[in-house]
Amino acid sequence: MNKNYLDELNEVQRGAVINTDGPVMIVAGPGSGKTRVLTYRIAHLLQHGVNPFSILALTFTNKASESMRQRIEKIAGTNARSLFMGTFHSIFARLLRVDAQKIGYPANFTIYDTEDSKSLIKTIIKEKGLDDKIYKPSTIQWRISACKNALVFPEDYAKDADLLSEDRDTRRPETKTIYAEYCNRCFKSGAMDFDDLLLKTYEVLNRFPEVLYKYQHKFKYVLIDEFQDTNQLQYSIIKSIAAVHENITVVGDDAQSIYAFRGATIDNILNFETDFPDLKVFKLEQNYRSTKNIVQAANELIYKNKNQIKKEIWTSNDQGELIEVVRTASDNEEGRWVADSIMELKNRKHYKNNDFAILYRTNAQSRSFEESLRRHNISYKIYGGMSFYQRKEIKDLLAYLKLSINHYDEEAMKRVINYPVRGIGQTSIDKIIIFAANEGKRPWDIMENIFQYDFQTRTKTLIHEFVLMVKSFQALSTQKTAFDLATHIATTTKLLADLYNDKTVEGVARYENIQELLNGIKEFVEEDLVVSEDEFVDDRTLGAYLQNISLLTGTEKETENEDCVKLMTTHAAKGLEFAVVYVVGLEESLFPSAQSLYSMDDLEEERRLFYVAITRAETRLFLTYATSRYKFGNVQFGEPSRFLKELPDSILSVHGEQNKSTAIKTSFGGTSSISGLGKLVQRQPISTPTAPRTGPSEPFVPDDVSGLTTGMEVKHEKFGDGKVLALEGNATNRIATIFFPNFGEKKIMLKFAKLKIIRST
DNA sequence: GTGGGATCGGTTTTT
DNA sequence: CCGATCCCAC
Repeated sequence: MNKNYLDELNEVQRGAVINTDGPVMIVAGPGSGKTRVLTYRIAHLLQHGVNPFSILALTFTNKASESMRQRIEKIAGTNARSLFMGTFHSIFARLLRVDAQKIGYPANFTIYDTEDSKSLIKTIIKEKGLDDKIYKPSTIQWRISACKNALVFPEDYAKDADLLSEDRDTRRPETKTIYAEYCNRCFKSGAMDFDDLLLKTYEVLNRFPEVLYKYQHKFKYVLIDEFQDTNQLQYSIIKSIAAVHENITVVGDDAQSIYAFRGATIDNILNFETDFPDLKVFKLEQNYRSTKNIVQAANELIYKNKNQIKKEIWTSNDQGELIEVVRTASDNEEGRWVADSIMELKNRKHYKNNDFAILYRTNAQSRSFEESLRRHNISYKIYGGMSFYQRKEIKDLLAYLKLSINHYDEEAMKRVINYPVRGIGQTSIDKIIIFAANEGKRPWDIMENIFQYDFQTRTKTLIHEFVLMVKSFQALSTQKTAFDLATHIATTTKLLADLYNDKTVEGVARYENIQELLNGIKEFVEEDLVVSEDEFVDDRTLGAYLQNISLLTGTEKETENEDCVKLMTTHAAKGLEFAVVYVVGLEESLFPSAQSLYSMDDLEEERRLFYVAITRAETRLFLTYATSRYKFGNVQFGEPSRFLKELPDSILSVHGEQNKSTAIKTSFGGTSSISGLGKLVQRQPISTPTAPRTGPSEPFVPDDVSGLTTGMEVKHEKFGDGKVLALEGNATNRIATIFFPNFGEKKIMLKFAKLKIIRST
């Protein structure tokens, strides 16, 4: 181990590394060496004889945990491989493999990804004869997920007056039934969704004191990265695990909290101080990453947020170049401009492709950059979007594998029972599921005893053959390695042949993907086992493989040495740094997003997101926007993002059609600012259930506001009384500008508005 | 039960 | 503009 590792740290960092015992909070600004501190801290523990099996280190992304493991391995050697380090989801899945039987799940439980769980929700909605236009699966899914993360169980939901009245207002009174049935069906399928991995861990720890005791004593040191992004559920779990030794370290930055939309709450940081009063706090405020100009821009921006822990980020780096703001006429031109700029910087300076990142708000924005980069022959890589494991052909083969070791997995069954085509159609599948529901059984139970049920003779035979086939796979799973079994399944089901016969470009690609998946399984099987001293045996079975890869959502293989420009969402960029960063699509309703513009918060999360984006840059930062953009084939006009106006003029340099003052400061607050929109996106109102709320509440029943006109006085559910200043938009999407004495001017989308008309003068 | 053509609706962000 | 879904002819 490198003896001098402590010398590389500044004083605060060193304190954060060597104070190993007791509760510690490390508040780490962007570029302050957070990862370094965390890895050195773990290495330091290892060097002082702490058993790697007793260290639990939780991160949010696979990428973060993988890079941290590598860095620790460099300092502390192969001990690093025995650490319990990974994402919340992967670590808890591993624990549940040992303990899930206690709450009635098989050790080989299936993990449902977002697609699986949405499909199940869809089936339930259909079964109940509900209209999936009103009960949109994605909305329901979102709501269920929010409930789970706030520890609101189906029983609680059915009793919660606020949630029920909200459902009544949104015309979705059956949400509670769907939620309950969804949980029931997952349980019967032996399946957990992403949220369940946390929730079931919580349940096991709560219901079985001996299990809690086991982990409390096993994990003598607990470390959490990106603590600002933990939700209530995650915090409850780690709090109880750390309760005995209280050697808990949390690292985070409230200014970089960008996951409130999935339940992350700043309360965790505040509660942490009360839950662990002996807390030592270290504030890492020196930025080693960016130029003075970039740091100043970030500071001035985040200063606009009211809610934050006070800290002063500074740097001793060079002043650096000005931050460039670029106005382009269209999304295509924006793409072209960025590609040209990359070419120029590569030619004139020493930059390589790897030095560049293009960051956007939504995945859909990548198109114009892909096109322009391809035209310039610049190699690039897009992060996010569809991962390898979400491809249809991959999911199909995986479904066979899942079904072989867990026959009850309903989603896997539906996926492959008629693929490749074997003559069991939708009607038969529906019948199986309905029989199962009527008798309180699982679809597989019906299929196993298919001759007792009313199906066509031919169908019975077909289903019977399918059942026999799946059972034969299971029998083989005890004799063959995961790889051999997978290969066997791919061939005997004719799935491989089916793809091989497809000679289209896509068909060939699909065939290759299957080969690649098989290779992956082979690698997994042949990988060395981490020797363990307790029950957490590292196994190479098919079950272990499936659970592992279900959590691999990102872009598969990390091709570190490949020299390419990186394209990703700002969310995905958190924790990363690049020499040159282009933050693109900086238009109102894109960044900040349209969603956030019409919601009640003060765009603080969007601002933090922008903060994250600009603080990724080391030397050069470009901020671009387009005044028009294609959307659904229509042209949509945009205005520069309000965030551009929040940056200090003195460090900006402005390109584009107009001079700086007009480029950024045009057309705000004008009356017809949104009139250029083509079709506005229709969206259901989303309200996240928070933890059970207190106090009596009367349901707020909004009026029909179709006749709203300028000058009327209204009452809004959240903002109170106000006066309508202006109306815009069309018949289907009307937006009112309303002045609320307590909140100022707000733009409210009438179709979602909870408004009452008080006086119509 | 299957496949092709018409029609409709939709873009945050992630494990 | 693109995918998912619906509807109808085999």
